[in-house]
Amino acid sequence: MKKTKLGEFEELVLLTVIVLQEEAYGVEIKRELESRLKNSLSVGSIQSALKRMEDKGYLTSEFGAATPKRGGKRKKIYSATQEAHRVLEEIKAIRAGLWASFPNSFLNLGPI
Amino acid sequence: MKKTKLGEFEELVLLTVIVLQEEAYGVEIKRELESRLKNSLSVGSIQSALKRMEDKGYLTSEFGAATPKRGGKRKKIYSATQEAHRVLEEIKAIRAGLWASFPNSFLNLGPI
DNA sequence: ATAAATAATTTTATTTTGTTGAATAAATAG
DNA sequence: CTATTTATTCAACAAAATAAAATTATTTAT
Repeated sequence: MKKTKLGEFEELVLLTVIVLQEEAYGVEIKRELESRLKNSLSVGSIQSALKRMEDKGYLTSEFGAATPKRGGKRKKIYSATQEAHRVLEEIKAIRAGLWASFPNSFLNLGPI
Repeated sequence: MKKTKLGEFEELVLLTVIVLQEEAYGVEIKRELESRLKNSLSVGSIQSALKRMEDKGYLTSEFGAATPKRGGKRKKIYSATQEAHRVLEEIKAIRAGLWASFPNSFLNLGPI
């Protein structure tokens, strides 16, 4: 479990894992994030982010039910660790602080 | 002006440039961001982020006053372009959407 | 039982970002 | 003119992001 900080893309993948709960597996994460970003992502980019975050201790994984209803390889379901939640809050607070310090000339309405 | 997306660190540097306004130059950006992140950064990391964002059209720069009060090389003052503001708002909205979609089990108070 | 279709993950290679540390430059003070 | 201060630039390397292709596993149809 080596430790480095979270990258930009990793952060988005991590947030998506939390949002998707029991449905948080590679292909579905890709779909969800593509729809939010409104542009397409490669499978590999998601998978490598997931793998790295598992190495860093931000995610754990287990294989889904052995006999799903419709064809295909079994899903690898991810979930975020406590540490992941902690670093997400941390970076959120730092960004919020920066936005809150914007000069008045840039009006700054609503949540980040 | 080649175009790629903003990295995580680049985004923080960009936000800091906006916050610092007329004082947005390498060394000062470093100080400000170090204080917000509560850890130290190298000069080069800031400079390379600035240079890359200038190439991407998110920043413009000009040299500061030719005769500063106290010794040293002239400052290179950066400012964010309209496009920079646009992408910042965009990624902010995407993250806000993700946080807003968190399952109820994770209470989610205050702005991001 | 085999082949085709489907659903996923894994692998490999390349480009872009991030990080570090040392070198260089310009201005002022003495 | 030399030392000091304040800054930027450069070069080399590590990590993350992206893309495309390969592989694996399961279901459905014949």
